[in-house]
Amino acid sequence: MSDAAPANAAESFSTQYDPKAVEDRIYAQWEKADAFHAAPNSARKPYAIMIPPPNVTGVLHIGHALNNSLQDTLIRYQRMRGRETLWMPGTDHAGIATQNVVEKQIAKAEKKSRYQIGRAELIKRIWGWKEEYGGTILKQLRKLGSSCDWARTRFTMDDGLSRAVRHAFVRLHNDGLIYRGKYLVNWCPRCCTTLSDDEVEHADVKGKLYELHYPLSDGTGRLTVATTRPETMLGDTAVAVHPKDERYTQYVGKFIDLPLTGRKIPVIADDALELGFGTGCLKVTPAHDPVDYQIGQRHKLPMINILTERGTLNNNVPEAYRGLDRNKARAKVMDDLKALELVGEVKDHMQSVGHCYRCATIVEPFLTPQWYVKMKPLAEQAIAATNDGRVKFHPERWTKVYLRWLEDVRDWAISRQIWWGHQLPVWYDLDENKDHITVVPAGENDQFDIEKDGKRYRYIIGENAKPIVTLEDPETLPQYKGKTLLRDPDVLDTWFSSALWPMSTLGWPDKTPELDYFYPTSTLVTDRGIIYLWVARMVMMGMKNTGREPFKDVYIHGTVLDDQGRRMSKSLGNGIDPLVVIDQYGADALRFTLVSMTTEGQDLKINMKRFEMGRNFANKIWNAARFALTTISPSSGATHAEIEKNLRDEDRWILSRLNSTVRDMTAALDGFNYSKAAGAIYQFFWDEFCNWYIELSKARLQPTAEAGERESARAVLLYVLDRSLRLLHPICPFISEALWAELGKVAGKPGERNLGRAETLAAGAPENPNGLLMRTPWPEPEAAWIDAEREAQFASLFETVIATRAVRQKLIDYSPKDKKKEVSATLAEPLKVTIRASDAALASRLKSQAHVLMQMANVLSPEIGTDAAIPKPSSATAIKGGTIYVALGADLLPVEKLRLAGEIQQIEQYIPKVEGKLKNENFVKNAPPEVVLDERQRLAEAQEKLATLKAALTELG
RNA sequence: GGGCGAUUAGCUCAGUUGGUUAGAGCACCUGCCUUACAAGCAGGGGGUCACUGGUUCGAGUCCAGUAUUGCCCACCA
Repeated sequence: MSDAAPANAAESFSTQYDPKAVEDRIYAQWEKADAFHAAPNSARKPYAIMIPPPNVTGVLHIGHALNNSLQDTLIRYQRMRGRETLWMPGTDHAGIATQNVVEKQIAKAEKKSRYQIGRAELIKRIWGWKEEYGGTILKQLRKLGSSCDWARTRFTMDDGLSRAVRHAFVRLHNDGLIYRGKYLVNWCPRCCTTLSDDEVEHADVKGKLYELHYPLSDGTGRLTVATTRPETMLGDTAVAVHPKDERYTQYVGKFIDLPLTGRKIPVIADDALELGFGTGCLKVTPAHDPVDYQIGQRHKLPMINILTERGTLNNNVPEAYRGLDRNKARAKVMDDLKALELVGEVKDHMQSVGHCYRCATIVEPFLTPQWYVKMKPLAEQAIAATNDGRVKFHPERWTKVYLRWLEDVRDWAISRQIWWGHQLPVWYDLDENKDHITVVPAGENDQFDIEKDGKRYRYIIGENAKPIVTLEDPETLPQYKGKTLLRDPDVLDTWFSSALWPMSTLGWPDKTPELDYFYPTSTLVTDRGIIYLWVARMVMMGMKNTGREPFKDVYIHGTVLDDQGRRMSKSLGNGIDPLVVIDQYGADALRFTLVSMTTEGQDLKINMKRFEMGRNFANKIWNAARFALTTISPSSGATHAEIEKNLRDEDRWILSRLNSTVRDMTAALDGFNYSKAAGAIYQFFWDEFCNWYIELSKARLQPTAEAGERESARAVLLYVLDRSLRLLHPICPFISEALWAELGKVAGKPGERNLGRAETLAAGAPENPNGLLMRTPWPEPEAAWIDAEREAQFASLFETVIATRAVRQKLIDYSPKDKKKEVSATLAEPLKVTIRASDAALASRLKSQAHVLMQMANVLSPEIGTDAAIPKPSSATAIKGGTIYVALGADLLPVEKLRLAGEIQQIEQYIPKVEGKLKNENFVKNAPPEVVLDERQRLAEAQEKLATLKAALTELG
């Protein structure tokens, strides 16, 4: 038959699908056709997804693979549905992370710190690094098949996006929503910068609770405080007790001689203490603890900062401790206090400790002036956006999580003391604010570096310095209107620019056609981990800056975990590299497996083996297509009418199932039910199309078969393959596109595979000038083909086939071990079968479908009737509405008896269950009549089966 | 301390508004290299749906509580 197949198609196929031979070639084809590009188009509705920009330092991990597979599935689906579909790609400059990477590199290669390199040089080096390595993850996304509009690739530090950042900052400032203030912030002593509350990760750490004795100044005794951080006692400015704690009221107003420091501090009363905790006395260190800070504010206590920005002790402590690292200082303080016999009990203690989300260093509460965004007014708009239904979360439960955060959101610390990022558009007037801005030569114990006139300086901006916030071109400064200005050295939190991503990538603050057309965008697909850091802030900024929500739907997917349910991490070494998966199994296998495991935001536990599912499915598709395209003979040119006239029952059945699947899959994708969508096409294609329809079609495709029969089978095969490839494409783009091309070679244009029906285009569906599947319309379910009754009839016909096949296998199973092969061999021939149906309608239907039974169960032309003669001896199997008798050789009778006994036992166990239900008067009285009727029928059927099988057993003697 | 999930076959998970003898993939058992595919085909075995109560004629599904587990939030030193 292969000679009949077109040579070019046959040559393209090997018996196993080889993704490597397909993927890069197909991707290049798409790019060459410029098929990912989207532009404002008034003839179509827009659909846009902004990629969650990966860090520019990133390499593709399995979480990205999931996130982007889900996005690409939506994007490709909507593109096929005729939307003008934009998937905006890009990367995030990732301030701290990126600076860390390059700093480390420089430290290793040149043994220099960033301070030795200098700000301008460091930034130059980071740009250099970005140009060289920054595109890695975007290249890797291409391996996944991502159909991003690469021509629009954005980076958060591009000129346009930087302008958007400055614009947003100035605007918020002018609206009174940005302010500067000195508060206790989270400080990472390794990164040497502030972190926002949301960038601090809390973890329980085993620590100790130390009791310290503080002598009273009047010599009347001592108070014992409890602390987890004894080194901070050097910055204590009070001891607090609870006002209701009668043990201590007498001491309030007295003074303590603070050991090791020579300072006197007061005993105060404050109800921030928890009654009954520790000793009841709290050492108060306002500059290094949030609770103490509040107490300090209330009691106007001095705030003594004892740390430098590197986490060492500064000059505010006695000389012996200066310069010590905070951990060494703790040990020394304890040693010294012990020597003075001022240490009490030391107990193990679990406490929650904040860590830097970038480097995991323990974060210090640190008193320093920073810039803040006032969040309340912004949060109100973001809350309204979900309450109005303008932004919807999927699964819906995340709405509550999002709202709760917004409802008691705290102001957002946005300044960072690093160099890589968007420097604040803030200048200070040196001439007018000399009192507040100090410039000193570098090397002093101060805070920030600047380069000026070829020299390096460090400078402090005082708390009350008057800032000038302006959009003016930084190049014109520091000479500004004849004055000397200093620019604030801080940069913005990376998330500040990320918050603008949906707008800034479309050209905001300019009114571009893109912004007008694609904004608000359609769907955001992301991880639950950044709902606060990113999603909420995008909504706030979107509402504030444009008055519109940045996206309408937010799909929150699960986290990929290893097969023991742990997060994948470098330190555990349990990560799965998506590129290795692609190399071993193919991108489609990776995507299909991930998509089919995505259900309602549940986490995905995976190991390497899971991807075999996707790989095997891809191979199945490949081979089914290979069968359809290389086995069938060329069309004889039959008309659509002739084809339709020759359609058999099973043709109409598979067409019904196909269209039901189109309907189900469309609904699933519209509702973000990824696993259902994948499951629908998997089940349809593999089970119904391959295992039933293709098998059934084989006889009709023989050269000896009647021409009309052959022609209609051919048409159905090609039609189902055509529609299946379309359904498959959003999830498995490579193999579907590759096979689409093969299908085109054999079967011509898509319009010719339509079984007499006009192509039903989605409204405004794209033209398909280059013949690519990715630009081909998504199929509409054709209701006329869907026939629920036929589907049910075939389900029952297939049960009959399965029951008949089972007779063979059961006889083998019940045979002794050493006889199995022999029995198997005797049963390999077509069996002689009689079916006795209990009603004439069933009998006539089965007669008309006898060829299905013959072909699929390997039986001779069966006797079918309500009183068909039963062959003797024979095996009896009860089915719904009848009995199948299979003629047997006498040698198999003992085995058949065993088999029958097994069947009988099964039914005998079932009958009492149904009987019990029906004996229950309340059930009969209260249940809906159709439910009761169902139960009665079930009982009757089971009883009939039982009678038939018992009679058969008796017959055998 | 609070909030939100999860708990169904050996493993990973489905299970729509309560109603057939609870499903799929992997693993396992049996037979088959049947020319699309052994990465396959065919037939099987395997589950007290975490536990305890409750509502109901009827509960994997609804309610209450318990246990185990995961994630998020939170200023008990």
